[in-house]
Amino acid sequence: MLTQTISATTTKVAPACHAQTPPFADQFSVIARCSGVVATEFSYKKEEEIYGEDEPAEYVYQVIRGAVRTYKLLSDGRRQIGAFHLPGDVFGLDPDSTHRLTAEAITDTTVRLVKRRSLEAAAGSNVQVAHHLWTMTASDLRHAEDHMLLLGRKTALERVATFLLEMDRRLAKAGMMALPMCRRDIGDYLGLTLETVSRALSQLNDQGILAFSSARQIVLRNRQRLADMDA
Amino acid sequence: MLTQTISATTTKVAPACHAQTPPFADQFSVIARCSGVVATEFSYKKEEEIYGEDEPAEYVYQVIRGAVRTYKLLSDGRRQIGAFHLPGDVFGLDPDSTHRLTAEAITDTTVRLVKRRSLEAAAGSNVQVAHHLWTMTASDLRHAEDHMLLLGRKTALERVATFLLEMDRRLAKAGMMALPMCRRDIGDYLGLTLETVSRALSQLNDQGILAFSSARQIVLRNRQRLADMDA
DNA sequence: CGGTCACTTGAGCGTCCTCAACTGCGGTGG
DNA sequence: CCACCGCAGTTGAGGACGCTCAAGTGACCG
Repeated sequence: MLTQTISATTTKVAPACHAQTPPFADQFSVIARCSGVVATEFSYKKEEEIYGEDEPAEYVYQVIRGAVRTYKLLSDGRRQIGAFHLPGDVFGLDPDSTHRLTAEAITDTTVRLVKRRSLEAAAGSNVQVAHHLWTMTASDLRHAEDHMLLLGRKTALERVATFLLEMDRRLAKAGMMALPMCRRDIGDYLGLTLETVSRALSQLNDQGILAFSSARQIVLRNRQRLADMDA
Repeated sequence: MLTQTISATTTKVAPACHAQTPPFADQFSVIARCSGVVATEFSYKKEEEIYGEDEPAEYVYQVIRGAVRTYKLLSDGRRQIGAFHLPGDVFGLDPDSTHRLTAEAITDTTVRLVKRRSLEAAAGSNVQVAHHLWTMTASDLRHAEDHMLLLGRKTALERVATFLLEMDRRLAKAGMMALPMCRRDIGDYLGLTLETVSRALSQLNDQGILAFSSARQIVLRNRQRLADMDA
């Protein structure tokens, strides 16, 4: 029961070193600058795998544009998405030598990447870089802790409400959010089926809490009521 | 619907500086030694709170003996335990200035503790300490990622099987494990009710996969079948 | 314009939850 | 020393929430 078909073609844009720096004045940039590590750009097509579970962790990535999902699978194909990574987000950061989740591009995606070993070397001589690495991992941990509460204890409606508020915060532009992921992805993130996600969204639409301009273009009409039902 | 009654008395053993070093040749000891930070011992009674969610994170702890649960609550009292901390485990490590979960002693518990600020100061001048801090946080993150898969996608029986294997690995002595926590704690860790946990354990007992010498004293009779049902 | 795929909606079902009763063990006090 | 009490754990019956299976709709793309 594989939940995603992987595109057979792994066409990749030619790495462009010294690419113009995108407008992210973030930790990744800071680290890259501090450490003198050169960041390379790279692109992945929709549905393309970026790295697999248990593969050697050679690079650390930052999303420039597009969206990435990281997930774990059970032997029978049940999938749990741990996080969605949107422009600006760093992923693949792992002090272990192997990745613990699979990463795939949800849409056509461009990333910046640096060698993990370069980063660790930089951390070995620059405590600021080391601190940044720790902070970023801790930030992932905080998200995971919140998500465990959601997965273990929230109802379907509460989960979807939480999801909408998270996505609103992270990718809303002009009061509107354009979800890059399908209903199945949302379900696999929230520990639900795609049908349950769809029903919850329809219910919120019926209640006037949100409005669709298309299935993935959503406007939140009442964030307060959404926050209330988030428990 | 509070799931735990907190003992009103907060009797604490007088802090004993320069206490004899327990036999943990672990990261915590290494760090304490590297950084020259003095570790203090402290004891908590059964059910006593060690720190609360959103309290300032003043200390980092290591369990010497006993057991600790860390959890989050929803407004109506639903609880998600993120982890159980057993002798040797470090908890409360958080680069944020406040704790994100509540920590409580499950049984009478003794911990070593160091000031978080001392640790961070040490990390600022010693890259090995900084690396250790990162590694420990990453280890918590790995556990959380595995647990998200459990909470989002595993059946009740699979969750209990996973739990038993985890506890067997972490606290089995002479083929027997003595669980410090009650069925409700297990349920709140696995995203189940205490009744469902009890039924799953009874079923595994009926199938001869485990045996009870008392409700919390369990012998695993067939780890392979347990691992198989863990999915 | 036809086909495919994402999404929606409905009906029926199953797993786990809720509520309840009962059991057994451990601690305490008469 | 034993009876009693309280709490943890077990077990049962019934119900609800979310899943499964299925059909239908609509949008996008070739």
